[in-house]
Formats: sequence, structure tokens, C-alpha cells
Amino acid sequence: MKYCSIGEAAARFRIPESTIRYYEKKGLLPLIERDAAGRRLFSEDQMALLSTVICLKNTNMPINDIKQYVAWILEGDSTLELRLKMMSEHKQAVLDEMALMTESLQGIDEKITRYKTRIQERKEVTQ
Amino acid sequence: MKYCSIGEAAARFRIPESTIRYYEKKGLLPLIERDAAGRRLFSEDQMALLSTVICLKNTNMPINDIKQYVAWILEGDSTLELRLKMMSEHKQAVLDEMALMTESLQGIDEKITRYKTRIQERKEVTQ
DNA sequence: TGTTGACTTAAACCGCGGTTTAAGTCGTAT
DNA sequence: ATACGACTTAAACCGCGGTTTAAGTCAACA
Repeated sequence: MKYCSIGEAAARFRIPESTIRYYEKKGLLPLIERDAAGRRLFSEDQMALLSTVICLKNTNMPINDIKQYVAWILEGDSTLELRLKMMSEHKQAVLDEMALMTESLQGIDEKITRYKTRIQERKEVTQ
Repeated sequence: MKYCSIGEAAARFRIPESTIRYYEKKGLLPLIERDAAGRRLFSEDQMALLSTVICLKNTNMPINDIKQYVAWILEGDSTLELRLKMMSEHKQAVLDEMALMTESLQGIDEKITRYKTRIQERKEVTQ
């Protein structure tokens, strides 16, 4: 049962300490323990929760939704269905967003191809 | 050579008119023509440019970068290399972002699977 | 003992990407 | 004539997601 300081937690996930403090203040990281001097102590459970929060953040879930999700975790098994529904809907939202990005990427790829052609043509003309 | 009003342009791309005005003010849509009454007229070229802007926005390119890109288009063929470099780098950034999302999605999928299992187990126990 | 470095807090500040508001100008159908 | 709907502008406003600042506390090491 090793505990991490905020500095170690920040280093492990490569995010600023200020972000972790911000997440705690916003209710994304409840129940963080403290040592006698008031410094945060992150248990392995808390590190796992932080990992989950970052995972949801990486997929653009709004802070308030993550907060709701974490609150449901604390509430226990009675919220299993709610959490399943939330994660399922979020997954679909992420897939939709990725589909839009993939589609838009095609337009970008066309530009890349056209630019390469035009640059090559210009070279040939001036030879 | 049909021209679109701002309302028609907004409808075609399913975005608010205010967003189009905002993009013009930010320099993303230069050279928009006007009728005698001062109303915007979108040529097919302008509609194509708007389409490009939306494509870049859909892939999370910052407004200022899009502005730079549009300025390079106006500058002509001397900026072909710059545009190619920008689009190539942007493509890579998009691919990186999608890779991160895909990875994070795995964590979400695991939660979905676990929740389904736990819900099923609870049903079996109470039977 | 005193200085350094890691931590603490609350509050102010920031950029981003729009959206809303308020007041006004047209063209057109009744 | 007038009323309506589509447009115009500048400026104010907004939520989001942090980041920065300032002032302070504490533990450990020289």
C-alpha cells in the first residue's frame, strides 16, 4: 500500500499538479487522504480513479459528466445500470466524433495530394 | 454562378449564421462579396472555402492556424510548400489524437464489459 | 538554526470558440 | 402604407478547462 504525493501522481500521468488540484476541487477526485501536514496522499485506488478520469478527459467527456460518473461510483452497486448507460452512450459519442474526424481527414488528405502534385509540376516547368 | 445568402450557407453546412459571421471577423473567410444592401453573397468558391474551414475545425485545428492557412491560400502558389507542411503536420496531429482516443476507448470498453457482467451476476444471485 | 524544496490555499486570470443582445436597414408581400 | 422576415453591426456575454499568482506551512538536510 504505497502512497503517492501529488508530485509523483503528476509525474506518473504527465499532467500538471495544478490540474490534479483542479480536478479535486471540481469533485472528480473525492476522498483523497492527507498526511499530518495536510499534503495529499494518493492510494493505488485513487491513482486508478485518476487514471479513469484522464481516460474520460482524453475522450472529451465534460468535467461535469465525469463528476456525475465518479459520484455514481461512490454510491455503489445501485448505480451500475446508470454507469453502464453513461459509458455506452459516451462510447458512441466518441465513435461518432472519430468518424467525423476520419471523414474530415479525407479532405485534408486530398489537399496534401494536390499540393504535392502542384509542387512537383512547378518543378518540372522550371526545369 | 449562383450566390448564397448567409442563411443558405448556414443551412447547407448546418451551422449557425453567427458562427459564419464570427469566422469572417476572425479572418477565416476573407473577400466575401456583398449585394447593394450590404448582405453577404457567398460564391461557390467561398462555399468551398467555408467547407474547408469546417473540415479543419472538425479536426480541432485552432482558429488562428486556420486563419494562417487561409492567408497562405490568398498569397498564391508561393506558399504551396508552407501549406503542404501545415496540412501534413496537422494530419499527423489528428492521427495522434485519434490514437489516444482509441486507446482511451479500450478503458471505457473494459468498464462496459465489467458493468454488464456485474449486473448479470447480481440478477443471478437474486433469482 | 536556517535555508531549501515540496507542498498548501484562495482567488485572480487566461485563451478559446463561439453566442446573445440591441438597435438598425432593407426587400417584398398584403 | 405597412408589416414582416432576413439580413446588418458592435459589443457584451458565456461556459469551459485549466493556469497563475501570492502568501503561507512544513520536513528534512547542512
